[in-house]
Amino acid sequence: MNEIAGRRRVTVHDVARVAGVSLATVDRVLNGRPGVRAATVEKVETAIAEIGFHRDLSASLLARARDIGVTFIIPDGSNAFMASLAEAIERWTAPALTDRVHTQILRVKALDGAALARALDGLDAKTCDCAVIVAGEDPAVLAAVDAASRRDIAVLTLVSDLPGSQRRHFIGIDNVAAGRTAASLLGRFLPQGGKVALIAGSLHLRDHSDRLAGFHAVLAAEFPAIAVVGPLEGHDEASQTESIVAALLAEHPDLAGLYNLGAGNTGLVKALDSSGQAGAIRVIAHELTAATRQGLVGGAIDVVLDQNPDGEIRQAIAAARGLALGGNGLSGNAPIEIGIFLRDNLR
Amino acid sequence: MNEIAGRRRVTVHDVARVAGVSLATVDRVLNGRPGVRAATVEKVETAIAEIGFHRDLSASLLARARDIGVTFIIPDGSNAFMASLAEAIERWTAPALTDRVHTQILRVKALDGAALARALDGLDAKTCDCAVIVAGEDPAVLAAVDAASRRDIAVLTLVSDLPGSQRRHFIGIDNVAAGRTAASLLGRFLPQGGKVALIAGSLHLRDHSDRLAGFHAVLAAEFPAIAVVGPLEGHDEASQTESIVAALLAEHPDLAGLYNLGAGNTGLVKALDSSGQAGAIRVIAHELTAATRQGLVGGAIDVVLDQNPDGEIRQAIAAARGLALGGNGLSGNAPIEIGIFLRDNLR
DNA sequence: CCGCCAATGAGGTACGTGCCTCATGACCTT
DNA sequence: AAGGTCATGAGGCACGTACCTCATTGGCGG
Repeated sequence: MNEIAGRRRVTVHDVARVAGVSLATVDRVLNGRPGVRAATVEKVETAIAEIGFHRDLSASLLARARDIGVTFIIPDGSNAFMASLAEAIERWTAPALTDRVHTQILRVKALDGAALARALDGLDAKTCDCAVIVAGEDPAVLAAVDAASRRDIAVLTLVSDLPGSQRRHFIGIDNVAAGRTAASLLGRFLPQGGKVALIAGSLHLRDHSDRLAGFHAVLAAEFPAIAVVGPLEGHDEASQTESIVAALLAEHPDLAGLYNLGAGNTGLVKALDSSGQAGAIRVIAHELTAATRQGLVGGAIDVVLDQNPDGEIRQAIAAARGLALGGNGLSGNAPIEIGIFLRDNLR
Repeated sequence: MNEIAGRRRVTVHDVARVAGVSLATVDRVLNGRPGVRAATVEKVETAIAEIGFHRDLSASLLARARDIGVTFIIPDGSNAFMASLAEAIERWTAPALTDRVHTQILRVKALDGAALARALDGLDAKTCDCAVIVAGEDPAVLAAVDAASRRDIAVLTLVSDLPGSQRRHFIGIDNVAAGRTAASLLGRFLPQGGKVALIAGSLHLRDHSDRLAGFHAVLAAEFPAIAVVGPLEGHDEASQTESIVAALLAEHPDLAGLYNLGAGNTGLVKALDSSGQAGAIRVIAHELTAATRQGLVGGAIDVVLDQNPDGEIRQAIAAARGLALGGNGLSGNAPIEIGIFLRDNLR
């Protein structure tokens, strides 16, 4: 009888009865269909609030007889973090988890706004209710996001936000806080002060510049004894990062710390290991990947700050589901936490 | 027509057709009902695997016409972490989130095994499918867990495990890793070595002793220059912890670090603040609560290791749902991560 | 007063699974 | 061979919502 402790579930029938209207009208109001006077809408909404009606998600999904289509558009290339994002999507797409949600992954050339825009334009609202994109700030992308919105495809931004667009939500970490945390840790690691080098992918990437800003702010306020070298740009490339780090170590034999706020960590670890300085310098990097794991275990890297791709994907799917069902997609979105990993709490 | 890209959903009807049996038999196999020959079970399972059938969760929940009842039994008292657990339960019980899951919270006297056992014994399988408990190791509790299992109430342990019982899963962090992480951070904070004091709630609590073991292991292996004072037991009480810390600070004016692996952080912060040493000593504590937040912001505490109560509750609900639906409840359970918080990444 | 249109009611089917009853065989026991 | 048990089939109703068609009402302008 669908009850717990003797209380029957509140259904649309109850709403109709209390509001003094027919089932059809309740249905029209609930699903935003036209042809209902404002006064009647009011009556129904009052009744809903009064008896505490909540749409039964299971029944709703069943009746729609249609899956929710979510398309992830992820940058392609050698970036290990993006690969781990894609893996997280696979992982959270196990049938038992994504109830009636059907996911699809598109890989497009990294940092190529036009390609991303084309991919967005190619989405068909019939098979795709929601697009999740990782995008840099680019006018073409912005226009494509707004066009998709007009076609009734909800867009979410992942990792890096696109303010000013019609994107429904941003899912990612607070990169300013990440930079602050790196500075706070390095400051405590070097109580005597010293020289710390900074490496970024590109300062045109919003997440990188945010991290840099946070780092500088904490250093200036709390750890004046620490001097900064850089930032140098490694363009998220392993080989470039490697030569930059090698040059840094050669030029500054007294280097006490290093913060790589971008990618290219394979090169970072390689340069540290071959310099023989690994372990003597406190090193912080971003994103838990094969390279940074190896760095942690081997002692070249002290701390890794992580975005928690699994959490991001889970939230993206939950938000997509919420949006497709007519909600605002915000329910239950604890903000993504910055993961902090040492060798000792590697998962 | 319930399709995406032209592919119809695979239903029980398809399974029956492919297996060459009736719907009723498929149903018996799917729901583990008796009266089916092993050979027939085999046929059905082969068909399921062959055509990739997955039970439609929405339809299943709907057809059961019954909510899933989950009862949380949480220790009562002044422990702030337990209070935050209870809050997390409320938070994740918003109607839109817990689809067809009905939660209930029972508070019982902390560290009172008999009271917990009574609460468990009082659960009725008609309204409760799953119990989630925070328990110490106690024979009475163990017996009550097994009895509940026999009444078809699945039991999950939260925060602290109960090995040897019929509990279906443990949801919580790896406390040995937490202790290792604390040692690893303190070691890096004190490159010159020094004296570090340890405070525990009670060494009879499994989570506390696990943390202690991890801490000692890393210190011995990697930071021999650090000397340990304690552990002293504060019994998770603010007042006791306060006097212990005050005594420590008085007796060891050269104290360089402090790790409280239990509760009672209100006392810890108070003692540090009134000693005038706050900020000069590197301090690590557990659980993000009002007291530890204040410690972080004020500078008395450097790092807080956190269990992430929201994540634990979410997983507990997901697991309960999975169990009630006949699965093993394990799907999608990324292990709970140890949250690491500084002043700079406070959420 | 007639006809038009917007607003609403009435009632049905569908979604996929759970669970129930009843009937029908096949096989076993004595 | 009769009676019993066990495995299976056949069919139907229920869950709560979505969406459809068709009828009915009331108010309006001409």
